[in-house]
Amino acid sequence: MKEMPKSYDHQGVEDRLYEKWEKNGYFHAEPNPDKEPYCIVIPPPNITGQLHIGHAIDETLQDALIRYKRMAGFETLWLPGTDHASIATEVKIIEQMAKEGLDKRDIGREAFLQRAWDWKKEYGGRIVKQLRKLGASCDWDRERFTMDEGCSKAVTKVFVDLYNKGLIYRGDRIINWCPHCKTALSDAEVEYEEQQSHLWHVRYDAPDKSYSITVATTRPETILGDTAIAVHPDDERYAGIVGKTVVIPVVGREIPIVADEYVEKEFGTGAVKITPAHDPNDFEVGVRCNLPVMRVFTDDGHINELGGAYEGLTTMECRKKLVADIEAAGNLVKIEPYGHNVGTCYRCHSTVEPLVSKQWFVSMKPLAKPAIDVVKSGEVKFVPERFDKTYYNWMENIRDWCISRQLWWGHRIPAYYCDDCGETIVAESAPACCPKCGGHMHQDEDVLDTWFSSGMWPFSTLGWPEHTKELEYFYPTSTLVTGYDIIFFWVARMIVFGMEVMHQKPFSHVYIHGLVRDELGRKMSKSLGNGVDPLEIIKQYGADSLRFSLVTGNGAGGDMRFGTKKVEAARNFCNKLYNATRFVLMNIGDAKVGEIDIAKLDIADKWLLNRLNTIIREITANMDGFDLNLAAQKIYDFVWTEFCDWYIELAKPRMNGDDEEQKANVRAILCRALTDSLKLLHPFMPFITEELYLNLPNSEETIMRSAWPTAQAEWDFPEEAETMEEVMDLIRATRNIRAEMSVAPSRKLSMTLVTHGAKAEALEASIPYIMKLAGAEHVAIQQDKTGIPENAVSAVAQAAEAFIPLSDLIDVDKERERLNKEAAKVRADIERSSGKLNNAGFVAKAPEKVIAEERKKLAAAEDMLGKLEARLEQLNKM
RNA sequence: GGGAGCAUAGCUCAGCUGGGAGAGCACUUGCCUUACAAGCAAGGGGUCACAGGUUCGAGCCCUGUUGUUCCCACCA
Repeated sequence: MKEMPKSYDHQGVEDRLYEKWEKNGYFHAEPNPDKEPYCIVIPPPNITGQLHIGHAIDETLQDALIRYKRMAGFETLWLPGTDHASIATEVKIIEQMAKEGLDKRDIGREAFLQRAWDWKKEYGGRIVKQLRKLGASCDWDRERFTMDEGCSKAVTKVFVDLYNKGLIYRGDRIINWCPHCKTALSDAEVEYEEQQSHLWHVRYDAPDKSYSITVATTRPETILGDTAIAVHPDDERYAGIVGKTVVIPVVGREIPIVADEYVEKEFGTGAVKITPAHDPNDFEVGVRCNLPVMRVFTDDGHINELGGAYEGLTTMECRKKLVADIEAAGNLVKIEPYGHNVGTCYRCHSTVEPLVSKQWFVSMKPLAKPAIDVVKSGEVKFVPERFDKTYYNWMENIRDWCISRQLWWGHRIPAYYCDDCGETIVAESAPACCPKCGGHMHQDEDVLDTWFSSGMWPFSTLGWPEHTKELEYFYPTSTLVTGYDIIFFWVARMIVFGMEVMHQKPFSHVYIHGLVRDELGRKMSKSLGNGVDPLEIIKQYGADSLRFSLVTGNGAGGDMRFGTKKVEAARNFCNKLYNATRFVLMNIGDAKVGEIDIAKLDIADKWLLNRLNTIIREITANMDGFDLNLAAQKIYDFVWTEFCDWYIELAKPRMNGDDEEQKANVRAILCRALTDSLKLLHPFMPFITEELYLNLPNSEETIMRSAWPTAQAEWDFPEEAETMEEVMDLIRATRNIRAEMSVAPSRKLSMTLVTHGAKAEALEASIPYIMKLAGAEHVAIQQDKTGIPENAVSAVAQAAEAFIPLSDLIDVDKERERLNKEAAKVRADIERSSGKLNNAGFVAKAPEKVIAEERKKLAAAEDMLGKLEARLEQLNKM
């Protein structure tokens, strides 16, 4: 056997294994009638993206599920790909061009798109390469891109179909406009931020000054677009002047006073200025009261030609000047400080301007119904469940979705307009000429919202609209893994499109995780500079350590704090695992490892196998129930505490002895327990488990396609396991004496164990373990205390009372104190137990099993107390 | 305004359908014990936010309170 260094080094392991896995096609999935399918489609990262810690957690969870299911016998497809990220990418390209002094309009649409594709070719694969560093076992043969031919075809077809069904329409509606990105946004793309501002109270006078009305506004610049003043119909203060007109200060335009229920009588003056072109609520009032819509802002946030003297100013400049002018005119009543929420663009965080514009919309109400029902019926389940409330809340109050974007990078809207007669044709391919008048047709200039195409991801990537065998086999997909922050953007739209297009849910489970925060609980952001680069972590600690630290210590749906301490702990665990393997390999040497011989198991072996059975059952249940953190914690504890700290130590006496049969069996057990542990751990730590597994005897070609461990009925030894736990307690108690009495570790003890009945027999078999682990050179077992020197210290445990004569004088007071403390604990136990058992209600109503358990505890505690008291009495005589 | 989460050891967090409070880090003490000092062994440390309720029994279920975080809505 070759020499293994004393600690694990991930360098030189991870890349080598990944390359081999990929080359051997282990990630590849094919429709296979003999197996059940399991499929996850990746949330496609933006081509502009770099792998960040948020991706790392998302991909780690997916890979863990995928690797588990693959080992559990499913035909497992993890379908990778990237998103064209319309706005994000276009902004990047524009920035790049700006450095060369170019504007996209200078070079034109074709050249711009060429640049974008070039950019995609150069950088679009970056994040995909980074995923490999993490160990992601995606089927790279099936990698997709939201703008590849197939996905684009799906997008066009869905658009045309929805249009033909009347579910997509074009119209003048109020939308959110980002003046920086110069495009419309959907409601979901607006983020609200609390901002300190002011409330300007402005008086509008009657043409003849016989009456006036004062309104309050947070956006005085919109005064230029006012087309009415509204009051509540029941407001008697204004009853006399409804239907009359007032003059807009400074501007001079005359507008009517209208009545509408939307106005709150109690707020401000009870009168609102109405600017239908620039406020969603005002727009509604405008529709109800039949008011003109007067748009006064340009697409880039300036005042247009309808703004008269203010034309050309930015909205902010206009605000300043107009307020000053109103004040000069004597119409400014007062200015109050006012905090309110301002909508900002989710990409650039500029303040969005609500404005009326001709855009394309998806009519959401009819589409939402089946999407709600499929969750209500439980066909689609959120994990954790509570996120269904978030989902319902959004879906039930959904408004039409603005899908057109004034951008070039994306799926161009398949609508064509006749230059001559204005006819609109929506079709999958461009018509040669206008079917009505034969005139020339031009295509809509706009592209679609990125999320329109990603909403189709679960079926477009499987080949739809073609009837592929992949679609047939893998759709609906199994699990979708994503952060709660994109439930609206993406998850909701996928369910909508799945139901509408496929008439079937897109996936069965939505496994939601939270955000990764820094050690102080802050969001990671560029401006704070507190971001963690997962690639740096991988380089330093290894991908396994990073992955493990991301799945532990945090349940589904919650945010997690991430610090290097956690990664270090995971790295230490890797080292533990490595050294356990090293121990096993050293002890196998050149020997052949065979099957475990059940007939030759001793008590320690039975304990370990029984425990292994238990964790296999529990971990499998945890994986199936999406409790990955619990599964990871359990295998960690088993490997470290039970396998390493106990079993390896328990195995040593026999490995160093000369009973060859026992040796062979212990080798088989060590090997099997370690192999199963590596398998249970593989979903979380793919690299080290593969590396170690391949070094073990009897391993197959790769751990990632080996069978998930199953519990073996012949390994269930509950009684022996319990006895072994008692022996372990005795060992702990003895070690405690050594520590308390400051007995040098090198000093070997001579012990006499006093016990009676069946326990004596079990202890007999455990003598070698007690000798080894408690540091004794001689252990005797007897029924009573005959011949035990008075000054021996004692360790009282369930299994036995251990007497240890120490030749030095013992400190009687110290010993008494120790035993008294022990006795106090036991007395408290007895009190609690007997209290319960004396409670008639408990005995009458608690389940049999619980009562029996309690009786057993009481008896044991009483036995312990008896021993302790006898010993204390003896001490008192000294 | 509506909704959701969280409050458990000094710190970060686990704790499944109610049946004697756990981990990692930190801390104390002793150990380089032939797999591992990235380690081993032995410890200390918690009114499970507060108040009620249900129950034989509550960290867990119900009601309320306080504190805190987040999401949605957008009364100008």
